[in-house]
Amino acid sequence: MEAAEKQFRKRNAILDCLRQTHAHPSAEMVHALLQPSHPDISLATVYRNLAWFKSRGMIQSLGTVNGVERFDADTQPHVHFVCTGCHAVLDLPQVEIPASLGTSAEEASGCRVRGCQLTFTGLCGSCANS
Amino acid sequence: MEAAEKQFRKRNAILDCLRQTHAHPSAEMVHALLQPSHPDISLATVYRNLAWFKSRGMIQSLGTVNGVERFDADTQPHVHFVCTGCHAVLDLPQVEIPASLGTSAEEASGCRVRGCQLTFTGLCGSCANS
DNA sequence: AAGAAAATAAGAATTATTCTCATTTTATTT
DNA sequence: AAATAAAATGAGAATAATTCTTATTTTCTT
Repeated sequence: MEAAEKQFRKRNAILDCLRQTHAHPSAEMVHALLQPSHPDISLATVYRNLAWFKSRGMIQSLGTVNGVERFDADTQPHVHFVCTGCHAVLDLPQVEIPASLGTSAEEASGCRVRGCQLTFTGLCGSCANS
Repeated sequence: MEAAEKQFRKRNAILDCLRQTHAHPSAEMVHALLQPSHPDISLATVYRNLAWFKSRGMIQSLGTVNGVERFDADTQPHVHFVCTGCHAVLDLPQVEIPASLGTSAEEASGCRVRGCQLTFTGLCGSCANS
């Protein structure tokens, strides 16, 4: 195996895993998702690398849902829906965040706005029916 | 002292405290704020009652900032700014959330939308200058 | 006033996350 | 390619926010 292929094998597996799911997983969920293909990646390494990617702006944190931090490989501002029943997190790509809100926020606060999160909460389809 | 005045003295003190601050405090911050006037309120009681108020929709949680849950007595949807430097949370009453976003979210998700949070992040004035 | 129900204090228990350090892997230099 | 330096990892200990347990106190109902 070439050197280039070996570089950061585990780190890349973690980022790839996050990029390939739409579940907005927690560290534990990433670890579980990787288990079949990479059973040798420890939970500490998942935590460490998620923090590493986050500090470099390569992924974003959605904050905690039910006390657990959730991550998203999509760093573009976009809208989420969090189900308060099953704690699923969905993207709502159909909902657009008006650009005016950001500038409005900056003017209103006198602060330097770097990021924005718009999250709706409620019950998802299956939780509403049970 | 009349019975009416004694009812839920501690519980009410906790809600009043949250209503009288704009700091969007954590449980520990509420406990500290209450210390001078109510040194006999334990931290467990603060946690318990914040959860009690929250479960009844009397207050809302803003989620966690720097790993600590923050609370707000204002349950109306409104916009927040979170400073990533000092972890202060500010209201941005000047920024309006378009009502269309909520309906748009409900249509897009097929879910029952119950709440909405719009949060901007960045550096507050004093953190930007240091 | 007596009994039932609810709230509380204190600290133990829980749990997500971070940290430590010895080891392994990867990169750099010779 | 060998030697050395730097970075990453595993395993489990440590941390810290939050929740839980239980005995006690306070409040409510009768």
